[in-house]
Amino acid sequence: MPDQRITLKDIAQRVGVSTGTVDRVVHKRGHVSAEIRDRIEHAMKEMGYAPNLAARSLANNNKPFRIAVVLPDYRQDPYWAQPKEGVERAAESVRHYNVQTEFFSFSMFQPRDFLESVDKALESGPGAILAAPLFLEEAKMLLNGCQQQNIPLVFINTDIDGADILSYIGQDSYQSGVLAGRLLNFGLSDGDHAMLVNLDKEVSNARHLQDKERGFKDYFNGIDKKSIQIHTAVLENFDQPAFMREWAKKQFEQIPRLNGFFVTNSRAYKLVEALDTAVQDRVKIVGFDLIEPNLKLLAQGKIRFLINQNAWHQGYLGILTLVNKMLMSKEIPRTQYLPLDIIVKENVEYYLKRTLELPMVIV
Amino acid sequence: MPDQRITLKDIAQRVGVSTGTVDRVVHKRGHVSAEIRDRIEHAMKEMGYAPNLAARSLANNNKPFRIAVVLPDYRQDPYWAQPKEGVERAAESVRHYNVQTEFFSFSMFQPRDFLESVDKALESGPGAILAAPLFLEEAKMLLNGCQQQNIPLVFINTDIDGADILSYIGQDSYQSGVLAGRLLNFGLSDGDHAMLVNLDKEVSNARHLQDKERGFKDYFNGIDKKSIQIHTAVLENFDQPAFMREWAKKQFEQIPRLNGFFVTNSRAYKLVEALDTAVQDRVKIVGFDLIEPNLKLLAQGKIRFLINQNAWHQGYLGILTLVNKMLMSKEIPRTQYLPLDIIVKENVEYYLKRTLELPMVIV
DNA sequence: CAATATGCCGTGTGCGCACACGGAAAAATT
DNA sequence: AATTTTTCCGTGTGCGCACACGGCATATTG
Repeated sequence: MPDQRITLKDIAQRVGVSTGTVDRVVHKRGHVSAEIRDRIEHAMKEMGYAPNLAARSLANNNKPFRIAVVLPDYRQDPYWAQPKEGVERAAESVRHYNVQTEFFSFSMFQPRDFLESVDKALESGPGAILAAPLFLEEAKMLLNGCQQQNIPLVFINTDIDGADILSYIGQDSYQSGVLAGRLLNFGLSDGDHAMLVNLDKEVSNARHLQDKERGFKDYFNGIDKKSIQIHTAVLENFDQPAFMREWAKKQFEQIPRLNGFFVTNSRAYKLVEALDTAVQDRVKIVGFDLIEPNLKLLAQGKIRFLINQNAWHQGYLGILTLVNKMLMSKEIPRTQYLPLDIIVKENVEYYLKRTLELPMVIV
Repeated sequence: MPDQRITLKDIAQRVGVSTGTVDRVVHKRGHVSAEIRDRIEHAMKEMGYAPNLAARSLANNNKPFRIAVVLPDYRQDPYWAQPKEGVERAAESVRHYNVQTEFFSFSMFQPRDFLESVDKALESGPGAILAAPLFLEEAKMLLNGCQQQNIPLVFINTDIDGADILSYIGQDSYQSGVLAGRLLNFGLSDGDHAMLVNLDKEVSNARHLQDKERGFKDYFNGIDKKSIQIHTAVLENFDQPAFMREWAKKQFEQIPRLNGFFVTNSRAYKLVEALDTAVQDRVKIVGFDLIEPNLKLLAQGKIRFLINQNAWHQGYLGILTLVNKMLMSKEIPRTQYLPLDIIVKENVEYYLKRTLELPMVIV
């Protein structure tokens, strides 16, 4: 690998113009004659010019790049602390590019609160917005606002079909359902029953759930060796322990061979809390996400598998994506799926550490 | 987050000296009186100074940073193509910092060839070395050479106890054995037999194998529900199909209930090739690494689990580690364990894609 | 034809840092 | 006491790029 590193000056000398002219071509600012423009573009290709991003950022960093981050309040649900931390870590990584982040949190069960945060975020005049559009209808306001002000927008966690955004970062919900099916199936025997449990309020964007459910059922339809019967439950009152215990009790009465649960979000621990100790050790539970209460139960064997939704990385990648686009002029894919990590007791440790000492390195 | 971005100048003004003096303190170049040094250090802490890495790299990049990469020849074993690609990707990422890489490959079964590559690498006068020290004795020559020339050294894949290197990047072999035990156990029934298969030449550093074997057996000793009997096989002639088939045939004759295999490296596909089609579908195989022949068998269900050793990331992180240390003056931990990814048919796709569009962005 | 407008291009400065150079003051030597 | 050495510190330049500014042509207008 020879020391290439072609600079603006090299191009300028080759073509016989000044660096300023080459710069105008690079940034498409016009005011360059067609002939010279062509010659410069040709020379850039031929010599393989690539801008020195360090120099570019240096020359640019008088003007800050402010990113508004619209996420649910993490005090309501530990899940949302993860993308927040990822955002903060990424922001620290790119601090020298004068990237600033401002959080606008909202109550995850109140669409109107989301709208308010969106308004505040838009009014703050940001250079870009990173958001988790939990509510479909309200998110359209966000989309419109960004389109009008020509602000790049990145979604994490939840995508909206056909939305004109820079990128969606998250997971393939359908496939995570399939995977959950596969994992649960390991522990079940022929004739067992399994239940998909949705612990969420109805206001939330139901798209996730539908996809996961479809994937989950498709998996069990696809296997022919065993016969597992699938049930579904939607519980909005997951925050009421008494109600939950009562509900659980009834399920086992009605379905004696109910041996497996798939909790479609990060609240698997709420389900465990609703079960008797003996039952906790017997039933097989597959859930999502490495949050504290889940981790404890995973270590105790009361949760068999956790699928890591990589919420931390969603936040991290979200910021990096915007930086790469706006400061580094990189092309960004419309959809960036994160891996579906399978977490068991034996490998959990390495996933937790990973977020501490992540790489870095620009571009 | 206010626009902090403390610069050398800020510190200098605060203390009442010039930027040159502050610079001397930052780089510990001496020639500064004790009193002023203290005041500067104090001011740096108080104001939270952090060097602007873009500017630093700009000011530095007249001198290239050359990294010698000593890895086995990937044409001998597809596994080694992965770290190579990771290295190349990372090198591309940090091209603007004038980082250059040079490969010195060696035959993975010939210690003398390794030594030759080490010599060539050292003679090339590199700024740092990244190596996979497959051979314990010969690696000591590398260690000595680096120590004498004061060249930072990073190991991937294989660690050497007590070696004075900058960092080891790889996996926890013991824990990967434990994990393999857990995964294999999913598919086995009480009374089944399982076999740990080592498909490698004896010259290789045996440390990996020992740790994996210990972890694997520890797992099965730790469970009390089932009784699974463990066997061990070491096969150096894994490249001779006839021999392998013969060997396999004999095993099933002697151990009728041999239903599970743990292949301790990336050559699980070699084992599958040695089995009859009917047997291929019946036995449970756990192996390592997302290389082409394994992936095909995973899709066909002939390999149940692959543990991803993250070979690609080992190369990638290796380069980044050296850049972070030498160009960014970052602290580097002595050991950097990568996650033990559990790969099944349903999530493999996302791990393959990940290497294409990895983040970026430095520090 | 003078005056003005417009298109096209070069020049200069600064971003934050590394480092070579040189100068002033203090210390050591003759 | 005059010199030499040593210690300590400030100054200046350049890394590659972005961009404001101004200058020189040519085109347009009255």
